[in-house]
Amino acid sequence: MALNHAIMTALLDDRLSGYELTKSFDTSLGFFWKASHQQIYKALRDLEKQGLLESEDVPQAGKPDKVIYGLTAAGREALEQWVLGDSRVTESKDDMFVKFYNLSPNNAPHLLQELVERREQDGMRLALYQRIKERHYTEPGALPVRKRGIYLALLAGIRHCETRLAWAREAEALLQGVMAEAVSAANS
Amino acid sequence: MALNHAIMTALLDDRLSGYELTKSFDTSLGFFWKASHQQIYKALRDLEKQGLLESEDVPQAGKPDKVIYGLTAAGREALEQWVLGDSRVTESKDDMFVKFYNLSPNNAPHLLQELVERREQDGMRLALYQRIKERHYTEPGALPVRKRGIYLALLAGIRHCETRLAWAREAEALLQGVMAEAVSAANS
DNA sequence: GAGGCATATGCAAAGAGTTGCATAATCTAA
DNA sequence: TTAGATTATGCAACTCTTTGCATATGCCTC
Repeated sequence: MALNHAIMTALLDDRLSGYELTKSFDTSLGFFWKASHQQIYKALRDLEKQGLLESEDVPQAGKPDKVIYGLTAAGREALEQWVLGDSRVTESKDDMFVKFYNLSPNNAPHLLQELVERREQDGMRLALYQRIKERHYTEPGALPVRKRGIYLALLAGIRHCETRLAWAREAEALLQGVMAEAVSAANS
Repeated sequence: MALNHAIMTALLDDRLSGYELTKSFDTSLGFFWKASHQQIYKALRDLEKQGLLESEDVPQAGKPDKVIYGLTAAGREALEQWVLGDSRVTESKDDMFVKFYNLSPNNAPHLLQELVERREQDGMRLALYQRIKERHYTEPGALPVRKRGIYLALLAGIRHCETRLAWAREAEALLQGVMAEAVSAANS
């Protein structure tokens, strides 16, 4: 299970609470691994039981107390070993592409609308990643080794968003063509 | 659950057996939805129980008999309705990208090897999709409407593969740099 | 001071997907 | 003729993920 390893990866540099991890899974690492807070809290408890994480209660003023977790030596070791093993890919599943196999003049307007929403989401994500890149990764060759790995992951995210945006523009044009044809066919 | 709808989509034009569906989920539709034969056979039985598919036993010579499934009128109707609803995205999960967050001179050779394997897989898939495109989708504007939707999905697959291949080349160069540095550091 | 929001954590059930195993017919090649 | 590949279907256990619900603190605003 890589959720555990994704969590440990997020804890490489920082000691974080479940809540903070949940938020970070919504942004940077989240492009490659999504998880709900229920999953994360459970995984944290499991990992602590296995001795790969250690926790500390942190009382807070003005907010509920929290529990922060950090990697143990055993955790770092386990993570290193995991990296050397085979990777598992769970291909993304996206209803929208399946829906395109069902394209008709009837559903084209709906698909166009979904496409516009996607484009907005991808655009925001791309902007976020580009901000991060410009702020922290302008000179990848000068970065410490591990940061260069993160840079590559970030770059993959950026390229992916760009590709989807370009595709969406083409798809929108084609859908508009389908709709225009349907209108002129109805008028003749 | 969109697996059901992906199966129904695959049955829009053809009546197929579970075995044939399993294979088709390995290729064209499979870029957007992966499923094991166990999942598919179960889904087929469920969909038939719901009256969305109908089945027919087909005795075969030289091979075991098979059961082929086709959409019922209710199935076509349900599929059309599904297309008009909201789409769900399950972002892809890929160990390899998480591993890049753990990059070190120690694991760089392993990641390089995984990268090469990926590049080969993506290359083969890209070649497959390009063959399909050239054979059936050379003039998208001239295609019937639904085929144009399939063309767009295919195009998304092609673009995606191309992007990953380009990224993999960059990533390989960077990893080789990391490894070269490690060697020269050890020699000094 | 009541309602809404952000912080912070958790349980339980249901749904989706993976993994391992099992069966059986037929064809092909050693 | 026996071993392995291909076609064809299925069960059961397990893991992973989603969804719905629950609780509690403390802030800010109306």
